[in-house]
Amino acid sequence: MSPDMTASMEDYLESIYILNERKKHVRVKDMARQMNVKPPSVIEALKSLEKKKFVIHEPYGYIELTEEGLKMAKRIYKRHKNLKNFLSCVLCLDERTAESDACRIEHHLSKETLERVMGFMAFMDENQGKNKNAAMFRDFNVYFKSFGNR
Amino acid sequence: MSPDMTASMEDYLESIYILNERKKHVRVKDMARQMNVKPPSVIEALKSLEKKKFVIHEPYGYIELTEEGLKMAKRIYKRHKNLKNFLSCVLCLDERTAESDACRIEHHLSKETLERVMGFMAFMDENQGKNKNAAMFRDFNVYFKSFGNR
DNA sequence: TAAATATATTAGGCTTCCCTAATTTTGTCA
DNA sequence: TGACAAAATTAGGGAAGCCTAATATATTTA
Repeated sequence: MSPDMTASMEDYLESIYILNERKKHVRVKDMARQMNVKPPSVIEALKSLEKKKFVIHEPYGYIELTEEGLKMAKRIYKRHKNLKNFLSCVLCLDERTAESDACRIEHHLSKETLERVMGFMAFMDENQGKNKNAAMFRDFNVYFKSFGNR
Repeated sequence: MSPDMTASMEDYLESIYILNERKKHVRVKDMARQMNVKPPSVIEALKSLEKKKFVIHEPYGYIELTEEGLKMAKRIYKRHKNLKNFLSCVLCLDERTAESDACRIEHHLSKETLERVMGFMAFMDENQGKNKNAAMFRDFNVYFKSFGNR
């Protein structure tokens, strides 16, 4: 994504974005809970994100995304969503598994592959209404179910 | 996989296995080249793998897998291969991209998802001969190509 | 408003995984 | 076989990410 954004920093950034959707203000405590880390780890991450100009955070205050940070976070979030949908759609995974797996691999896919995933989802959308490919997915589903889905 | 196998250690183990297929003897130098790291990193990894009883390596000697190590390496390798095939098959990725992406995400997928990937590949194998689903994949391919494949 | 509680921050430490530079061992060949 | 080259190893260090314990600030409440 950005040259010097690590997987971990992407996660922290995404977490701010997601929390912002739900609550008016984002706090260290919230991020810590969501990311499953302790507050000092959040502080450390925030410092790094501030240095990169993605986040504004005055000591003891709320956490905000800069314009750049928001743009980046949206891209990361979209990527995440697409990946999750792809997994749950193609592999018939339940929501929870698709979610957590998407979370772990989203940072590690090439631009190329991500484009294909997006393309695949677009393809699915375009063709779902027309009921094309329905037979194939029915077959997949039956097959998956047969060896222990859910 | 194994509780205390990191992604990195899995890669080192896999690399020994792959090199063993090609050459009679595996050396530090070979691993370093293949893994794109410097020799001291290999040495360090080998020590860790020895402690886990996956590798036997007497100083300045060749590198060998234990029985356990071989079992583990085979599992890792199979997982890798399946993932690679899945990516290249479903997303119509070229070999190189499928290979390197598989490499990066193989450590991060849940048991559940890996089972599905394996299942998907089995499904494909079973149905390829019967020429089921052919229309769907043709469609995918056309679609992918249309927005800039290769 | 003062004490108690909650939250945030700092300090310092640990592990993993990589590195460079220096040293040791092994292998080669004149 | 002795010198040189190649390979392996050790020593030591750095970045990333996490942690706990201690401290500072903010918020709540009696």
